Amino acid sequence: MIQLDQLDRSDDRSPYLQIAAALREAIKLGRLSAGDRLPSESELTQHYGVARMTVRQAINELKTEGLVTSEHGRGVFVRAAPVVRRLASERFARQHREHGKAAFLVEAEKVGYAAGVDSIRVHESPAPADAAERLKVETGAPVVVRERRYLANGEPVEVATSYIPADFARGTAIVENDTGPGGIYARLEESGHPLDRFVEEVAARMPTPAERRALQLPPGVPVLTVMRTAYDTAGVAVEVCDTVKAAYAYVLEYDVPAR
Amino acid sequence: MIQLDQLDRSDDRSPYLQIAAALREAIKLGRLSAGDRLPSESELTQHYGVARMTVRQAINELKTEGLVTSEHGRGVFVRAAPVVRRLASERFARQHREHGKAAFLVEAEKVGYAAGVDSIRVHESPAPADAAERLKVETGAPVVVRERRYLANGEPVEVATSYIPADFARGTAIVENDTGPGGIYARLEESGHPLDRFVEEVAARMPTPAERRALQLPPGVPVLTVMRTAYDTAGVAVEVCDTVKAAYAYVLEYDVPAR
DNA sequence: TAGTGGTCTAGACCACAAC
DNA sequence: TTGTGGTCTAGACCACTAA
Repeated sequence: MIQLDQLDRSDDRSPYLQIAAALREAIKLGRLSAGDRLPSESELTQHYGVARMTVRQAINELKTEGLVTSEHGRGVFVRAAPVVRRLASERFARQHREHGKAAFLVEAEKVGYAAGVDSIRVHESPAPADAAERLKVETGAPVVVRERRYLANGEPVEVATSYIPADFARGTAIVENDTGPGGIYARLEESGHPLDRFVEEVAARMPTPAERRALQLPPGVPVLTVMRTAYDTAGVAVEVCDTVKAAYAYVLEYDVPAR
Repeated sequence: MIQLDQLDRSDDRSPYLQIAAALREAIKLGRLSAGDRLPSESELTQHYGVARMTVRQAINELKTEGLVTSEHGRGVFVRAAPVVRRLASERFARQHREHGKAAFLVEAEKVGYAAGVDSIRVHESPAPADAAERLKVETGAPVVVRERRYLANGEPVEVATSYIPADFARGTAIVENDTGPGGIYARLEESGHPLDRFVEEVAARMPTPAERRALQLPPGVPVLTVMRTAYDTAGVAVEVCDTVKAAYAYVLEYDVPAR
């Protein structure tokens, strides 16, 4: 077992915080590195002379910070430093669409990981309020809904739901499982909606239990949400895409003119 | 006490998850609304016929999701739905600088809250690696470091640290506590560095304990980080600003041209 | 002072993983 | 089978809040 100081009775922090700090320190100093197993709960209870619940509380702190992740029956492990993915603003450049590449694949190619998509569901249904507001249609107006999950190196990293007004989608490959080269945006441009700009609204929060499952997130790991609205050159909102990303896997990059 | 179902022995979820789900449901349905106190631990213990630790585990779930917040000696409360603040890309428009407004005040004015700044610390020191990389200077090169904390309606919502190469800052108000009208960017523009563009790198993670204190974050609440690099019209990086924002208080909005 | 949540103990049984 | 973490019990003492 790695070297850990004893509890300091004169320290005004409670034992569980001291234990958490000691383990955090060991990780930061590299005495425990990514993928390493922490000392087991019973080892820690013996070492510190405390009850098991006290040790568990300390470990829970580290889980909440996203530093470690526990695996039932195996142990508690230092979380791997994630390979972050930068999404430059150019990921939506028309040039890529013309070359038949969807945005997610453009990113994957640049950063060098195996990209995948699964759980594609396409259906027509009434627009939910948040999408309707951005599309400037009535809540409940018919929209084509496309749901899918993106994988990087086989791991789920993002779930996305697109809403396209039914008028713009009917009769195009947008209602098919496979939207063809260049994806939704290429089909919209072909059918009389050349794209002009996107507005992205970025926020972060803790995942819902359903999102935690879909993204296979350990507890205590936040998600980045991006609500993107696509406008054509006539200024009409033609698509809203609601994405939920595993925060550890993303850095979003934006260019802002100083004007 | 509000109406809550009993535990369902046939449910395959463990008791603490069932209790958490019941409380989450009560919040979602509005039987408990923002600011309301949850039933106390002892009430829940009696109602469900479980040990106190089981109830505490359920409440801990909700804290991790950011749904509730506990106050020692008072109770556990439904967290207020945050007043989100949208930061449009135009917040860095030169026009505002010319009118003497700093970016944070421009936002505040638009959304209508009382803005404030405190804990301003200004000093010159060696550039840390991440800032140096973006400023294209050697790690350890002299930079002026400005640290401050932003408040909205008296609550801390953001901590920011700016790094400006010492050559650009010396002899200007950038090294003063009060940078004057229009802030750092106005001073840079006056001293021969008209600004051209910013690059923002956005990510989310759990806060460090120090950040949790500075932003007065309850446990389980993530932060949004924005690393902004400012370039002048010559393409020179003139400032890097590292900000950590309480995630619940922000929605960042970006304009992305389709090109 | 009474009631609240924060921390802790010393056990127990269970499910899961690895040997 | 052994060791791991997951869940739970039935207590205890403490610090904080409000009446």
